[in-house]
Amino acid sequence: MLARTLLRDETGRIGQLLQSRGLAARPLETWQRLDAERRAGLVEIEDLKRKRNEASREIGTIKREGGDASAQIAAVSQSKARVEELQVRLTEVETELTDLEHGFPNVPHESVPVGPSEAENRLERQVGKPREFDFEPQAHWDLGPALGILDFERGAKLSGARFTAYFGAGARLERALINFMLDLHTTEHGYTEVLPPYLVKREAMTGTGQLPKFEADAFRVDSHDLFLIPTAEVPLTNLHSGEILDEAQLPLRYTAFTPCFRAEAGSYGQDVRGLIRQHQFNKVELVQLVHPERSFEALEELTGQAEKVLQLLELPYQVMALSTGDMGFSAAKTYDLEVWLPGQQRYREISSCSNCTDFQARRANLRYRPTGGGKAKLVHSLNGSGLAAGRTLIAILENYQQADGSVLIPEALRPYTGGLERITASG
RNA sequence: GGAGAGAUGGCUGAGCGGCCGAAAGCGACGGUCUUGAAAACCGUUGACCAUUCACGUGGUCCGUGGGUUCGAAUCCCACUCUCUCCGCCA
Repeated sequence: MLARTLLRDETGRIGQLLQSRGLAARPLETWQRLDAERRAGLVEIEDLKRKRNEASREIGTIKREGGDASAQIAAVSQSKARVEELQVRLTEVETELTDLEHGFPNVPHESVPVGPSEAENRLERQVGKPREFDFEPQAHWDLGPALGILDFERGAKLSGARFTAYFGAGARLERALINFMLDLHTTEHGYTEVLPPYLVKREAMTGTGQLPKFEADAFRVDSHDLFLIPTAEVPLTNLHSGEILDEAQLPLRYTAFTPCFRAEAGSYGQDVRGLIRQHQFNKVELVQLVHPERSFEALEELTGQAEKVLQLLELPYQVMALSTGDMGFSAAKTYDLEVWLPGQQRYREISSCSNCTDFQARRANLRYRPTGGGKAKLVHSLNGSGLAAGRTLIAILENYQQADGSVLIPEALRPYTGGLERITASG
C-alpha cells in the first residue's frame, strides 16, 4: 500500500510511475475523488460529533445536579439520524478507498529500467562461464528419471500434474542443499533461522501483498480460511506485524526453509516438463526488516548473499534488474538471479531479491521507534530466495552431469551428502 | 470436541454508564545531585485520522464486529484469541 499523502500530493508523478507497471489511470482518478469526499465528510461528521459530545456532557452535569435534561436529550436525539446517515456513506467511501489502494502496486525506484515486459530487464553481471560439454548435455527431466531420483509419474499419481516425488540420492541432495544454504546464511550472513507456520491467515497474506489481488494464485484451506504459504516471505515478514520495534533492533534478518505452495493459475502449458514449475517446492528464504534509509544498500547485500550460494556451488549465473513491467506487485526494485541450465541452453530464474520499501510495512503495520523517541516510523522490508532448492537441484544435475549419465556432487555440498560424491543410476 | 476463566497503554494492573485516553507500579526518556555512575528527588512518556502557515483544535480507538443509550472500557449479542480442567492425539 502507498502512503495517502504521497497519492494526494504527487498524483501526477505517482500516476505515471504506476502506469509503467501496468496500472490504468482510471483507478487513480476514482481514488482522488473518493479521498476528497472522505475528507469533506469527515470534517462534517466530526463537527456534528463534537456538538453531540458537548451536549452529552452538559446532560451529565444537569443530571448530577438533579435537574431536568429532557429538552437537551430531545435535541441530541434529533441530530442522531444525520450522523448515522453520514457515517454509513463515510464507511462506504473508506472501504472503496482501501479496496483501490490494495490494488495499487509499489512505486518503482528510479534505478529500475522502464518497460512493459521482461524484454526490458537489464543485465547487471554474469558470473562464471558455462561449461563446455564434449557430449550433448541432457535436461534434468531426462537425467532425473534415468538416475531414479526424480519420479514425475508417481508424483502425478498422488497429487496431479506439477507434483514430483524424489527418491534416494535425489531426496538426499535436496535436503543437503537446504542445510547447506541455512548454515551459510546463519553462520556467515547473520540471519536468524526461523521455522514458521506453513498455513497463515488471510491477514498475513494481505500484509505481504498476495491478497486480495492474487488470491487465485494461492492454495486455500477451505475449512479454516487459511492459506498455504506461497513463500516463507509471508510468515517471516509478518512476524512483527502490529509491533513497534526499537531502532536499535534493526536490521532484523530472518531465514527459513519452507515448502512453498502455488496454484500457478494461468500458467497452463508453461514449463510443464520437469521440476521448474511445481505446485509444491522447497525454498530457503531471506527476509530483512531494515531502517528506511538503508534498504537499497540492504538489497545489494541480500542479493550478494543469495549469489554466494551459487558461487560456492560453482554454478554460472547472471543477475538481472527487472523492468517496471516484470517486477512483482510489492517490490520497488528486484534483482533476479538466473542460473545457467545446459540442458535447456538458457539462464533460468533461481532467485528473486526485492526491496519492498515501506509497501508491505504499511500493510502489515511494521514500525520502529527512533532512538531517542519520536513518532513510530515504518521499516522497509526485503526478501529474496536464497535459493529455491528444487531449481538448484536441477542446476546441479544439468551442470554436473557426466558423459556416462552420472552426476558429480559439488565439493561444497559433500559435507552434507554423507560422503556421497557422485549420483549414479545404480544408486 | 466438552466445561470454566479471561482479553485495558512498552510491561504489570485498577477502573461506580457521564468528571476516563483511562489510577497505580515498573520500564524508557529528560533534569537536579555526583569527578563519573548508582541511589534519591522532580518532570515527560499511546496510536491513528482530520484541520491549521503555525501554536493548537477536533474526532476515533480499552481483543474484533454489531446492539442498547442523550452518553459505553463499563450493559447486551456474536466472533476471535489466551489460560485451566477433561477428551483425543504426533
